Amino acid sequence: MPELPEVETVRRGLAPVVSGRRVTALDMRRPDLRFPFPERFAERIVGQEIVSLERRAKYLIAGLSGGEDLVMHLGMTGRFTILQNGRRDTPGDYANAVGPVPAHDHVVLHLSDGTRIVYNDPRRFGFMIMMPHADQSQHPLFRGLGVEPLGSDLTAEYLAGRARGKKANLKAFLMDQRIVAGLGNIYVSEALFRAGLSPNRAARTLADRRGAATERAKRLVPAIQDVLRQAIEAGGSTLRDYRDANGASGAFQDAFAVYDRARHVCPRPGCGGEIRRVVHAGRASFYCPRCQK
DNA sequence: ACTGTACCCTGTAGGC
DNA sequence: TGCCTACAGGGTACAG
Repeated sequence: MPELPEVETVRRGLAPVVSGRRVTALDMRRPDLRFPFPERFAERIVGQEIVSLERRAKYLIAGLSGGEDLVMHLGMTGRFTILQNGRRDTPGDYANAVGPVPAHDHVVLHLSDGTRIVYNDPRRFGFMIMMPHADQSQHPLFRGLGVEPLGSDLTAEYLAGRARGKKANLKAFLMDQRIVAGLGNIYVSEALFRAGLSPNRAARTLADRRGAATERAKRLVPAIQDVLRQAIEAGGSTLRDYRDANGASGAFQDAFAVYDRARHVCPRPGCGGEIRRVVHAGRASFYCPRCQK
């Protein structure tokens, strides 16, 4: 669920609350999420100061004063919630241990100012791992990642170079985290609509015979960057589970042109086409066959 | 080297 | 009302 804009929104909500705070306790309500929790997880975190909270692709990275990083992924349904002053709107009160623990609250991070950060994840596709900060770029999780789409590394020439000779379709190409890191099912569909490119088109057509970027690649870069920037500005997209760290929904779902809009009329003025749903690699794709070639 | 499928897990929506 | 199926923001392990 959470793609780059959602993870970035969570990061921005959490960062001011956790930065400079010390972890005073860690509760684990089960032994694992998608992976087992790190060895001696609590001992490695408790007593450390959280010095930074960064994002790479869809990963959140908390830098700890002891030199290790806590790397977190939200999977499909992961959610961080900030609890201040022992108050909580759902049943269960962590401060007083009153009432049942809410379903799927798997991890609670207690901070030195009394704030607690709760990690909730019904499907448990998310995970938390620890790694030395110095090893980050060489860690298997990060080593093969593609460029950050909002950085200066995403260029038409880069896309053309990676797409050259690939007969896979554009949908799969852009979903591949080794190419562009942080895009997911929603924003690939939306970016392709903005670029006027069909998800069915072969990726190699982003490059010409010499490997130079085509007009298509040049349209794709701003389409990706604009949709991500606008989504971040809107606080991400809430379809079902997603909430930011303060419990607020995103608003960008109201701006979807095609995602989850099968059989609706294309929003481009004068088009009148009908949005289609197709499946690529087991994931739904949405596009307007008239606008996207 | 690619590509497509199955799977991890839970909740929900829709058809009957 | 209830049962059953399909599907959901992600990523990985396979088989072909």
